[in-house]
Amino acid sequence: MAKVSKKELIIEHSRKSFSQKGYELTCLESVAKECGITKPAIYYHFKDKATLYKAVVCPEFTALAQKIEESTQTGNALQRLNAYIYTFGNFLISSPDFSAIFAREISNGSANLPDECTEKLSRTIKQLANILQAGVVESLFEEESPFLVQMMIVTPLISCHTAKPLRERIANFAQDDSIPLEPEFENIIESLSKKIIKGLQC
Amino acid sequence: MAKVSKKELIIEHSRKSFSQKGYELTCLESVAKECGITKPAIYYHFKDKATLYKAVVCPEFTALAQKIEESTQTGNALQRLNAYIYTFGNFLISSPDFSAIFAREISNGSANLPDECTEKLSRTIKQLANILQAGVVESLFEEESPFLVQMMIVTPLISCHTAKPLRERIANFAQDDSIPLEPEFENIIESLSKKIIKGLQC
DNA sequence: ATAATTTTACTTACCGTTCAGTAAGGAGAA
DNA sequence: TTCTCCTTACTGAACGGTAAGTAAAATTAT
Repeated sequence: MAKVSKKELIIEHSRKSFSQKGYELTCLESVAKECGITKPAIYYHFKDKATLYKAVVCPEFTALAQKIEESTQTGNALQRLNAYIYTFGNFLISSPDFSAIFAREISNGSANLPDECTEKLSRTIKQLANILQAGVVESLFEEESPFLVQMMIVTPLISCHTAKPLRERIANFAQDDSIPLEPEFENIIESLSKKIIKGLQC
Repeated sequence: MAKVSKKELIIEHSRKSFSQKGYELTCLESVAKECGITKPAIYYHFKDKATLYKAVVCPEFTALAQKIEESTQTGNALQRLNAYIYTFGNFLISSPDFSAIFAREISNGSANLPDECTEKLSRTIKQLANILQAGVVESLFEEESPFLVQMMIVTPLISCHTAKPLRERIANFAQDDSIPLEPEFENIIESLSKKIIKGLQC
């Protein structure tokens, strides 16, 4: 059978909507329609909109934190930082709705983000701080604020996804020659990782 | 007298609201109240909400594009890129509502952004592409997509402002020691500029 | 100079729609 | 018969936008 339960179906469709339209503009009646049910059916499974949102985002942040912690245990600081960046980048590839959701929360004052998710984020920041500290001890890195490094990693990668429509509109104003081509996301991860690591090195 | 006209007053208050709450959550009745007038008075001065938004954002993007073009004319590619980053950073300081507005547009598919603004953005991208190209010719920089470099500059700087509430929530989970301090924004511009330029150099 | 008219810059009162959330009931399984 | 999982039908509030009217200032006519 491998049948997806209605509850899972609601989560999947609402994740898509939260990602594309954001929390406020996500209309539960539309989500219900896409699931082939009616709105009160959603309220049978979830207390309210905020609870549904929580059910959507918490697993994502949990998975992210876990993958990052797993992949950045071994190696020297350089290898671990590289792993950190690649793991984050690959997570964005494997969870296509996550970029937009995270981006909105960042530009939002994290207004809708449950505490459980900020706790997961704090774990990844701690891990990054740990890596950077190790790098300083190993005389590989100059000292730098983990928050800034986190921003340098996270926001360009996320924006490469979310800003695609904006880039396309911008490209329309360029005449033929001056248009830079859309880079592949895998290449972006590689480029970004190289540049950040180079920028941090002593 | 130096009296601000009602129209200017509406623009100022709505800019604040668009920045803090975003386009959708900005309620024109609230804006009117803050201006000491009623909602239809806004409609006397502006056709609709979208037109008011346009009146708010266009001058900002215009000023940004102009400042960047002015400040990046002279010097070698290295100095010009440095000027690009500093000018952008300082613009964010001088226009405190701009970060949040821009961040929302990026994570939004630029859904509300008028064409006039994307045209201004395309000018800054062209300027950046020009600088990077000059750097390649001067054998200072490795070749890199202007879009990626733009993202590496713009999004961390913007997020340093918009993600402040999120950072504070994250910091609450850290126990004493592992909390990195909030860096000063001026220092962030300097750090980021150094790292990006270092990362790009041959 | 002044009376008549028009324009500016609003107000009060309202409409229509959207949307989160609820009350109550019903079909099928256990 | 009772519990699960829904449906139909609804409420209430928020909000974008409009219709109609008005007081004061500016403009024009006499």
